Amino acid sequence: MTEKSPCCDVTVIHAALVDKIRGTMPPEEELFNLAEFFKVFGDTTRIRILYALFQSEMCVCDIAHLLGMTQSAISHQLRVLKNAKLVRYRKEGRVVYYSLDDEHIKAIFDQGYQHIKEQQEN
Amino acid sequence: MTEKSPCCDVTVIHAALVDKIRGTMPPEEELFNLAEFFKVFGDTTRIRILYALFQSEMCVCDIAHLLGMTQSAISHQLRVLKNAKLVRYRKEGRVVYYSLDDEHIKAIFDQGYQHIKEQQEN
DNA sequence: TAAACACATGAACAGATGTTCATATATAGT
DNA sequence: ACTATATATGAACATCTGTTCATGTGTTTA
Repeated sequence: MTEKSPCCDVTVIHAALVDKIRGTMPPEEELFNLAEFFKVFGDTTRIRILYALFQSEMCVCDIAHLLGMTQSAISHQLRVLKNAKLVRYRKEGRVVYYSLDDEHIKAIFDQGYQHIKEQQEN
Repeated sequence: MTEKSPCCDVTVIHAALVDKIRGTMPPEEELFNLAEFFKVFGDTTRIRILYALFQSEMCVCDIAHLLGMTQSAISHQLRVLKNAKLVRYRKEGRVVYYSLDDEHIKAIFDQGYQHIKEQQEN
């Protein structure tokens, strides 16, 4: 332990440990995609949209009304959710109904929500 | 159904539904905190740090070496993780060891990771 | 006590992100 | 055809975010 070797202008203290952990790291791309995935949940507007869609499918203008935001803002965010394959849509005339497209979402959402709740108690 | 009333320059199509869902929405602050929580996971560097810490506690310079980044960048991100109460630290002389501070994290991480993996298959 | 080291931190900067505004598209009703 | 409506979208803008750089703090060692 406490071997030292310079690299990238940074000293390594536990070279063996670093090498071992390096071997367990998933491919860069997977961790990048994972971060991108969580990023979608990292916005209040999108979280509120998702929560609403847990209750029921909704059209764009109803979501906008519910959240007190412009139709444009909601539409832009729905596109982000759509690109992330978290929601799907269904057209009925000129009205577009959005709903959830994935079962994992609620589980992840709930787990985060539970975490927040417990944090509050402390 | 299909009642209409203007509000915030936005038409409501299903007023009753909107009112019903409005009643189920958690307090603004909770959803805000939830988004803030997920935001922490929404960065590649922090995701990689968390993954590394799943394997073992690590000191700052070893993490920097592992990820090929500067000590400063890592230190800044560790502060974000620390503020979010996702990691804790332990000082040993001038070396600071970081480790995970919460059990939920791995569950949330894994659920997201599983999601990504399944997405890849399609 | 001086120098080396591990880490933290503030300022600055570039790039990303979310909303607004104007406008386009597509469908429905008259 | 013309108008109204529901949604989508591009550009612009302000704000947020992550890294770098320089430097500060605290600890160890010579």
